[in-house]
Amino acid sequence: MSFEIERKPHASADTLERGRLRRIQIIEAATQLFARTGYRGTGLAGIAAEVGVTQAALLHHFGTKEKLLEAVVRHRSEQDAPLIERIIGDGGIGMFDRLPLLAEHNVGRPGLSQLFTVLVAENLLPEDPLHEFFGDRYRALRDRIVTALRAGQERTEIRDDVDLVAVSQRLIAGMDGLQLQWLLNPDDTDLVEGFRELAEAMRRELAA
Amino acid sequence: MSFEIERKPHASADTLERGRLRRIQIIEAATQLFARTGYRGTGLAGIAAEVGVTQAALLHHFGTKEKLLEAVVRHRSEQDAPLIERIIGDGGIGMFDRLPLLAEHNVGRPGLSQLFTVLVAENLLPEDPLHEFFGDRYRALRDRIVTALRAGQERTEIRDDVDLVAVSQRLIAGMDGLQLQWLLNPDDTDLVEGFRELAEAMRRELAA
DNA sequence: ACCTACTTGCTGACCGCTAGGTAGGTTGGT
DNA sequence: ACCAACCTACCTAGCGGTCAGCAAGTAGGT
Repeated sequence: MSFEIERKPHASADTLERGRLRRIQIIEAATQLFARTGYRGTGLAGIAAEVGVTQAALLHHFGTKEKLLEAVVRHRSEQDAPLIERIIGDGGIGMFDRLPLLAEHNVGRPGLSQLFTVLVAENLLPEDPLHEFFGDRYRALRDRIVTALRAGQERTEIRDDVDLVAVSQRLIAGMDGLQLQWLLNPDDTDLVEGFRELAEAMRRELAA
Repeated sequence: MSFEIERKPHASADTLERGRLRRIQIIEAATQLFARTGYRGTGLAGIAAEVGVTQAALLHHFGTKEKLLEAVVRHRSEQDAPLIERIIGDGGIGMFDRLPLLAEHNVGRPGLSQLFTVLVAENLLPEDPLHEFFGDRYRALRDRIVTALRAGQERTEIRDDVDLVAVSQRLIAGMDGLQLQWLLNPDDTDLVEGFRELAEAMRRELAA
């Protein structure tokens, strides 16, 4: 049992604000570099140079490299969440029309989709630091889509003889896989068009 | 202009055979470790320890770490090729029935699919050592599937108003994506069942 | 039969470099 | 006195890679 003691900061508001901004700068630089060269392939020195501070400054703010990675991933998740909600909307068949928005979002900033693709692949094993995080993330996204599709079933937009869990997994799989091919071979693959066709195929499959 | 001189080996057949076996041992150990911890995350020392030789022995056989990686990847490609051909068979609609074979193959030896998933993700950028290799690999696989599906069109098993390239990309994407989710979350995902449903959905979509 | 030249597999010692992380000090503000 | 944001200097571990040399076997010349 411990009482929270009201702790007044012994540093100026300006100093505190400066630290907050610096932390964001670092997170953004790290995001770029992790996306480009992966977590294991990126050194703290490189990130520090990008920001214009010393390597020790990063450790001062985040403690360890792994904590920094956590911050990066959390920051990105928070930024992406609104877009995902916007696409899903009120669920049902209509969300398939808005799927290409996600592709456009990724095409515009290629580094961002790379970040998660690379990080997921670097955390496939249970002992990897972000394994649980990504496992949860995928489960949550799948459940969110299941819920959205179920709403569509209740509005009789979607046939009710389909396994929504399996369908959601297949939808996510299709998007991930297309993104992979696009990253590997940008000139050969039109991501937005790919998403559109994927959405159309699933729409036909699910329409009541 | 140079004449090829018949060069007799100055080492015994036994010695030569021993080297060949050792090289395979190393490739197999490297395959396991690259799959588990990625290329960047795996040290030569670890591989050497697994085999029971010195780190220098690996360099003796393969020259550099990157050459070893090349050997690993080529070895796996050669081993997987027959299965892929068996699944595709004479093309057409029938190949969808045999798609779960690939899933069963991967479920049986989890490390193998991890290897390529991890390596692909580590080589997404043009400057990465295996970027071109994987780019070519995906293109070749896609073209192979296109050809197989076209055969199905000619036998009027498959409707002829579909974009076969896009369909092939979507098929590969679906399989890759499902594999990713399965690796991240093996208990939550039935890979074989996922492949079966993916195949069924595409079969329905394509059937004439 | 013996020597020399050469090849292959491999070790042990070592090198330069980079990595993440630590310790102690400085500055400027509450 | 205390605090946050730094920096300089440094530590240690690990990395890929080099090099000289040895053991064991083969080929050809004498």
